[in-house]
Amino acid sequence: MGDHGERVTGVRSASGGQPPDSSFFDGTPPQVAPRLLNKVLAADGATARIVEVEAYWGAHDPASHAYRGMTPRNETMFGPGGHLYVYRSYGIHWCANVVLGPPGEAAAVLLRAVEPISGEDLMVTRRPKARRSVDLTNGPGKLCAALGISGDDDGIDITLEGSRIRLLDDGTPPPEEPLVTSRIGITTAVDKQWRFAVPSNRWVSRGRPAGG
DNA sequence: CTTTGGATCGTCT
DNA sequence: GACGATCCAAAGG
Repeated sequence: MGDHGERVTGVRSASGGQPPDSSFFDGTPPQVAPRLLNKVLAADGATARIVEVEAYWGAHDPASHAYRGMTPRNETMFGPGGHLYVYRSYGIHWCANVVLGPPGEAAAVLLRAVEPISGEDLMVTRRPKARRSVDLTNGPGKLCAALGISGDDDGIDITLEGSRIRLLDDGTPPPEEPLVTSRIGITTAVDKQWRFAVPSNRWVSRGRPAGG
């Protein structure tokens, strides 16, 4: 296979692709989450491929922010699919989720890691502490910083052409057999295997299979 | 490579 | 008043 895990993905079109159709955001979080792998996130001058996600399922999921019902913070999760739910983590970082439909059902997929495609110089500017390319975006707080995502972006529609943050499909299919593990950083519902990642991708935050 | 602890503040109880 | 869907630096193997 590839030498030392060099990147095997790339840009398939100059525009980065087109948004998924609206039915893409239907279905349960554990179903839709792995289908978000290898989709493209476009933010201002930068694009990146989604390589690690986690599913969160409102009332069914004690680890979800929406488990105890709607609050001012998690209101976006209860809205329609195809929007972005952004929250502050540990008082310092921002984390971003893709909201799933329908309205009234709190469902979302946390973006945990992305692989830079273009605009990496801009990401370096936004994350000056990153020493290696993987350190730019191999974590939920890191990728938001690298892509310039903040609380101002909470609630935006990521399927619209005019949005600052967009979700695009450039024709790269999700992995046939994604890496499946428990979710990271939570203390409840640790039994659920709702973390999904592209196998052998260097930008995945942790839990890559040995020997890659 | 791993482990440990500090930073820092909005949110909910 | 307590606790994070995290990140980073420092210290030890």
